[in-house]
Amino acid sequence: VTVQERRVVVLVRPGVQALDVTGPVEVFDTVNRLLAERAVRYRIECVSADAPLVRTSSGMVVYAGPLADAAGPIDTLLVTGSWDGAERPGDASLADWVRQAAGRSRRIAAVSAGSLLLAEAGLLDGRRATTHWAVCDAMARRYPRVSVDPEPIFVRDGPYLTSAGVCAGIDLELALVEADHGTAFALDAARFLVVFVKRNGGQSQFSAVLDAQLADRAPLRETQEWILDNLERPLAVPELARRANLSTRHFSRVFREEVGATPARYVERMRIARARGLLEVTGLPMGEVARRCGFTTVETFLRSFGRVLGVSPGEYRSRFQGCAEDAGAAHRALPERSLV
DNA sequence: AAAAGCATCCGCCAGG
DNA sequence: CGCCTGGCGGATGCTT
Repeated sequence: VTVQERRVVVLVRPGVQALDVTGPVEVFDTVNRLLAERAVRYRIECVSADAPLVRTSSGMVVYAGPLADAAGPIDTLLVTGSWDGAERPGDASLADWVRQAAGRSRRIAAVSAGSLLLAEAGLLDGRRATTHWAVCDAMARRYPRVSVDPEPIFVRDGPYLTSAGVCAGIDLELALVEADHGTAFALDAARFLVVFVKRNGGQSQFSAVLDAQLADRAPLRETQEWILDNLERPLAVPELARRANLSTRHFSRVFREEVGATPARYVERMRIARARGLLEVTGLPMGEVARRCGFTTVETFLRSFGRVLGVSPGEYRSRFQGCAEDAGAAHRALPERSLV
């Protein structure tokens, strides 16, 4: 049997979060092991302008080859994010290298702040993309030709895939695996990885947002908590404003400033968060899940879920359910009042 | 599946 | 004056 190798080149930059590198690499490595009997393997190569040793944000060191090692055709080019690079304009010569390497890659993926380097290279002009929520605004401002969408956990536009954060990066790799080997296999790999994913903060994208989203002003925070306690109710914006004793206009304005999301968006996110929890730890029918989270119909639930997370509820459930030994992580992701 | 209907959001202006 | 607040109307995007 001839084994076909798919070459995955991972660009590592100093200051990267180690998980941005190890997460995706582990996904491909896991797939290799699960695919032992199959005809396709991933060959993973880490390269860096700072080879051979690259210091990550935590101080852990990654061993990488020089950029020159990545010559020749590439199957998947994976650009990891550096927080240092996210703060100032990208390195021009590195952007040049990325543009050139992208030219001989079948597809190009970026994890969290790695999107900014793709944007710097001009590869995302006129395309949709996402990045880590903390640098979304900066990215949109600096690269106005890129349509930055902070909502989905990952975005695919042509050969370019960008993801929102570490965990979302893993989801993104799974999407690549799905494209290569089919949905059923991707789900197998996901199930295999689930414990790993969750132990490393599988829901961190969400809880980080939650943490960041607690308002300073007491009346607003109370409204937020009330929302969490009453997710199954309609929760229209004017009603929320009335509860906070503010005019609708003023409520929306202050809420957006304090919380970082518009009221309706916030409610939607909280509903999805609860739905995720229910999908992970219960076998409730979709209609019931929808109802308990305040969605009037299953269709609204389905659309909203897909819009925010990029997967259907059913698919999400099959990925994450049955990981009972880590039910605690799922529970932690629930926006229960005790959390706040 | 498309179109009408609805909620939300935001720029704008006005009053305190 | 600068700041906070409230209401209006249109654009957008989602629901039915």
